[in-house]
This record gives sequence, structure tokens and C-alpha cells, in this order.
Amino acid sequence: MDILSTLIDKRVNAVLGINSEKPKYQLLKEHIIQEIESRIYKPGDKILSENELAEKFNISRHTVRQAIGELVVEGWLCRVQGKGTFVGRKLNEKGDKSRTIGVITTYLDDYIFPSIIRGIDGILSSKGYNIVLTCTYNQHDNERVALENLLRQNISGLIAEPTKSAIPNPNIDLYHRFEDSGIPLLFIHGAYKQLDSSFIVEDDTEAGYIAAKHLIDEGHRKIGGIFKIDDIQGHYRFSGFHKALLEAGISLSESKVLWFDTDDKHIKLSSDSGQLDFLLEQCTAVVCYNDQVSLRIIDFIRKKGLSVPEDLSIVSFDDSQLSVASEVKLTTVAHPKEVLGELAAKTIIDMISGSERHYNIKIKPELVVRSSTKNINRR
Amino acid sequence: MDILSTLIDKRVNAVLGINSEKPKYQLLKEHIIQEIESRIYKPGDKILSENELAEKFNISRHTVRQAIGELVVEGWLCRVQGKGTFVGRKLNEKGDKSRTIGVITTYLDDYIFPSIIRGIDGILSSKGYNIVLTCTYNQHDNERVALENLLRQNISGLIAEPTKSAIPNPNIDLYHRFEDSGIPLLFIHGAYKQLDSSFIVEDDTEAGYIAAKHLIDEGHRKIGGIFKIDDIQGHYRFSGFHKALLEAGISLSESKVLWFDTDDKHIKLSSDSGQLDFLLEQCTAVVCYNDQVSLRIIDFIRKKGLSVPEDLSIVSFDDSQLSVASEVKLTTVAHPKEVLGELAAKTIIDMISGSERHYNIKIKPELVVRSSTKNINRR
DNA sequence: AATTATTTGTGCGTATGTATC
DNA sequence: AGATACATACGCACAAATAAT
Repeated sequence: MDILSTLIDKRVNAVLGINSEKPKYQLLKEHIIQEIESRIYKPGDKILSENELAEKFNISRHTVRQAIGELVVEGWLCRVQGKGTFVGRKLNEKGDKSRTIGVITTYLDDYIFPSIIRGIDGILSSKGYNIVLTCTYNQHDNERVALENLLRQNISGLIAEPTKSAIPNPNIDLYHRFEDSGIPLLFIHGAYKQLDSSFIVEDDTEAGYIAAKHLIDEGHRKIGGIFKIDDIQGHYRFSGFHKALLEAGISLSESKVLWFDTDDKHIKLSSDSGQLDFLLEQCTAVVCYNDQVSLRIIDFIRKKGLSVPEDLSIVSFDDSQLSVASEVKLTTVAHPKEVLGELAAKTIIDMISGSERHYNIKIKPELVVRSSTKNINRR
Repeated sequence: MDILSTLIDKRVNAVLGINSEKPKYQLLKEHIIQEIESRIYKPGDKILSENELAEKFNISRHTVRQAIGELVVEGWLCRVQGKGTFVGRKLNEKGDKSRTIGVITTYLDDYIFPSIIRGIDGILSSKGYNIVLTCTYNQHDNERVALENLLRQNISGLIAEPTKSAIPNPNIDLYHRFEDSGIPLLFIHGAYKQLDSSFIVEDDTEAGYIAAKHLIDEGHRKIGGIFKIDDIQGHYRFSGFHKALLEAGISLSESKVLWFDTDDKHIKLSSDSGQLDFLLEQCTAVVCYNDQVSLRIIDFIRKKGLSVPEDLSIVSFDDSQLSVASEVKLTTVAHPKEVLGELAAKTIIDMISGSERHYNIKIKPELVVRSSTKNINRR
């Protein structure tokens, strides 16, 4: 439905001017925005001249200028004297981009994001790019404010972690504006299903598979697992763990897997809860959700007067600083972290300067073998 | 010098219109900006009406509107229909501020800034504030871009680490604009001498004093020091170290202090450089520039077949993760880090909502006594 | 190389609408 | 109710940049 089509008729125009609450320049603005969003005009296209628009809609050139002027400020259009008005943002003096990259994450302080940000920062700063970082605290309204600010900032590219990626996102329209403006958009750590954008994620299923496979290769058959249930990574890691066991012909008895969540981990994983005894009774090895859990298990075993890896082999995930801080150095599946950040930075630079514009990347995790696992066949 | 004063005379105006490259609305813009910067108009003040300006400068009201319109977009002014045009940014619907805080640091990945950012983030997010973070990589031009972007956003406050604080800053004008707009400005980790702004810094001299004092209190008299020479913190810490020794009547023999810089630390502090032997020969204790240096010294001593603290007591600075990761837990003077960040966050909130607008805070560091020092009188 | 047409930029005038005090 | 302020909208003229002739 064309907002301004009725304006062509002068009499109807007059009627519309009374009925409609909105001023003419506002209607024209919305009309032009709609033309851009519906891809009638693409980034770089020349729109109708001011006089043509004035004639087409029977409004004065002054009113057209007012509408276009605001759209320029909002980043939809740019004007070039003597040439015309074009869709998209004006480039700076030298004709190149701003060399500023926007980054949106859910948290700054999250266990994984300092590392990812470090990876992004390391590459981008060495390539002469600046970073503008905003975090959403996993709130859609904060995400919206961040996107609106970045749209005004003439950034060359955007790296974003989805906010609440599992549920429908109300800010998809703003993400579309980056694509409409020809600004590369790259998601990390997840992607919106509603948006066919580039993304880089880690492969948690593969991580779970690698962890279990390593224990199987070391001769273990009685393998337990401890996973987090309120985190999708926990599900994926369990899924890969399960797959490896099935491939090895090991049936998964429920009793060998312990699930915990954010709230009950202090109870379930404490030494005297009794929940952990099955590990020592039924297993020679265990896959732990992350390095923190590993340290708890090692603590538990030490209190029983036993030791790792002699009495129990342990594999965990993330390769955090904790994995080398303790006396037993942990065998762990390294989360990409910095690598994910570095790859994201390199990819966004590729998307800005190169021809290739679409990337769907899953990073394969790698096992770091240290001293928390042993081969039970060699003795 | 009033840019537009000559415009009052119509004939001179005509002459100026030929000689001056700039259009009238541009001259009016600069005139109004100058009036705001010179504090003739303060935030919240009402400026002359459009008609008054048009009459005063003998230009049309349309031209005045064009000038004011751009100043509104740039955040200098806001217009209220029926009331007038005022200095400063328009508040949002509910009349309150945006609850977004701008943060500018030199680096993201620097050894101290992840912690400071964590402190800021922890407090601000819990109070419902958002953060927009930009880092300058210690470059003035990046700082300028960051400040310009933040000026366009509707932030309620700005926390900034000075970029190259030791040399004159070319972006002082932009920092003034925040103060002109009534946006609280708080520096951390240093402050520009040209600007009489609030700041929160750590007291490195005091830290050096505390470190040496602790060793003296533990009975040591032969105390060495290892400091970094290309970092102002190194100078401050040495200064405090020196003061403590003087107070205790210990003369500082030059041979007991080793200076290193970023480039030569791998050579000077390596086990086989010979530079470290004086420590074992002449001292019972040593003050190390940071925890990293401490670990190197411990490594050196272990290779000599000796141990800490039995053969040498060590105090260092920062209380980083390293200080508890090794088998010898380090006695160390805790850098505020998170506390600095948290205090900065609390202070900026105070400055936004409270009446007090000016803070000059030096944080006293605290000694964390662990097991790298021993009293040589008790045996 | 100069001319011309087109397009945006600057600037003036006027009138009327709407919000505020 | 009236005065004042900004908001919307129309008209015109000329300058400056651009592209094509």
C-alpha cells in the first residue's frame, strides 16, 4: 500500500491533510523508507530528484527537502550537489570507510566474552580498526538502543552476539538496515533464525564427541558425565558425548550421567552430597561440563584419599586458566575463545574489503591433553 | 571577536557575503556555538527566538531555522514548540536521562583494564545502566572519533581514561562539550592537567611505600628493588619504596635497585644474565615491580637450589591471578582494579543523580600478605 | 574548451497551524 | 483571550557542482 499515492490528487490530498495526523514531509519520509526497505532502491541507487518528487506528490520542493534532510541525518540517504540523492551513507573525504567496527555482546564479564573480545581486539587493532563495544545484558531493549546508536555512527562492519537467540527478536528490522546500507553483519556464538546472515560459532557437539572419544581411545569403557542442563552448550556437549559412546558400542546407562543447573550446582557437586559417589563406584573416567566442575571433582577425590588420574580420569571443556593453575593439569577440550574472536575479526575485514560476503563457519574444537587422564591399558 | 557582529550592517553584510567563503547559516551556527562555549549561555538557558535572531542579524527566519536545525542535530540545542530554543540536549519522553554511560579506555586487552572494565560493568549493569565502550589504542585521533560519537549519543555520563595524559591533548574542546552539556565527566587512571575534572586514580607511591614498609616491619634491612623505567607507575612505586627506606634510616645503595624496560626485561631478568645475582648476595628481601617479575625471580631462585621465602622474601604489586596460581602464594600490594572500576561506576552515578559534582579520589592500595615473605627475626 | 541542462545548496518572502504562558 | 514561540507549508531566485553535449 503506497502511503502517498493518494496525494497525487490535489483534492484527496487536502482531505488527507485533515484526516491524517501526520505532516506531509513525514508521509514522504515513510514512503521513501518503505521504498528502501522493500529493495525498490538499493544502496548506491539514485532516487528521484527533489523537483521530481515535488511534482509527483504535488508538494513544494521545500517540503521535499525537509523530508530528505531528515533521512540524511538518520543515515538512510546522502545528497551530492550536482548529482542527486542516493541511498546509503556518505563516505568520508578519501572515499574509504571509517575503519570502525561495532561489536555487540550480551555481557562483558561473562566467563567467555573477555577472551572473545580480546581476540577481536587483537586483530582489529593491529589492522588499524577501532572498536565500539556495547553489551545488551541479554535485554532486547538494550540491544535496540545499541543498534540505533551504531546506525548513526558510520561503522564499516558489525560483529554481534545474538540477544536471546532462542526466541523471536524484535530488532530484526534494525539488523536489516545494516544489510540495506551495505554494512557487513557477522554473528558470533549463535545466529537469529529470522536472519540469513553470516555467523561464526563453536561446535559444542563436536567438543563433547572429542572428549568422550579421547577417554575411549585411552581404554576406558565405564565413562560418566556431568553436564549443565540450563545451558544449551550442556545439551550439545552431552549430545556429542552420547554419540561417541554409541559409536564405541557403549550403552549409556542413565545412572552414569549427572545433570546440574546454575542453582543446584553447589549442592549436587559438593563433596558430601552423595551425588558424586557413583563416579568412583561405577566409572574409570568422567567427562565434566567445564574446568570448574573438574576442579570440584578433583577436590572430592582428594578428600576420599584418592587421586587423579590414577583413580579417575577426567576430561573437561574450555581450557580456561583454571586448567593449568591447579597441581593436576587438566586435559580439556579447548573452546575457541580468542580464536573465535580473531576469526570473527578477520572475517569481518574480509567482508568489508573482499568480494565474498557470506560466511557460515563452525569452529572445530581441539583436545588439549595434559595430566588428568591416563591410559588404563598401559601400566 | 564576534563573528556575526558585522552582519548587522547590511552593506557590510553584502561585502562579507562575498569575501567570506561561508554561508550565513554557517556563520550563525558558529556564532551560537561560540556563545555556548564562552558560557554566555549555559545548559538549560533559553536563547534568542528565531525572529529575534533574524532581526538582529538581518537574515531571514528561514536561514535562522536552518542554522538552529543543524545545531539541534549536533546536540548543541533543543527546540520546544511554544516555549523557545534551549541550550543542551532534549530529554526523553519521561523526562529522565538515557541511563547509558560512555566508557573510553586506552586498551581493552591491557593487563589492568579487563579488571577495571569488569568493575565498572558490574556496578552499572546492576543499577540498570548500559555501557558503550570505546578504546583509543592511545591515539588522539581515535579518541576524537570516540568523543564525537558519544556526543551524538544521548549518554548520561562519561568515564574516560586519558590518552597520552603526559602530553597536551588536542581533544580538550570535545571534553568541554560534555561539561557544557551538563554531562558528568570522570577520569580514571589519570587526568588531563588542562581540564579541572573529577578523577579517580590509584596511589602508586603509597603502594611502593607499603611494600617496602612491610619488609622493614618483618625485620629486613637489606632490601633490593626491581622497577620498570618506561612506565610512570614504576617511577611512583620506586618513589614510595625509597621513602620507606629513608624513614627507616636505610641508605639506598644504587646497586640494590635494578631497572628494566619493556624491551630488555627478557634479557635482564633471565636466569643466566647475571643481573639477578646481587639479590641473593646482598639482600634478604626484594620488592618486584609486579607479579610477573616475582614469578621470574622465584624461578631464578629455584634453579639456584634455594627457595622463597626461606632464602629471599618477595613483595610485588597488582595481586593478579598469577599471585595465587603458583605454589608460592605471593605477598603483593593489591592494585584497586575492580574496586577502581566499581568506585568509578558508583561515582558517575552519584554525579548524575546527586548534587555533588566534583570528585578527586586517590585509592589507597592494600597489602595482601601471603607466603612469599617471612620475618627474619622469628626463627 | 565552452555551453547547457540538471541537481542540490543557499537565501529570501509569506501564510497558517499549534503549543505554551 | 492574546501574545509569543516553534512547526509546517507554499512560493521564488540564484549559486555551485556535475555531467553530457
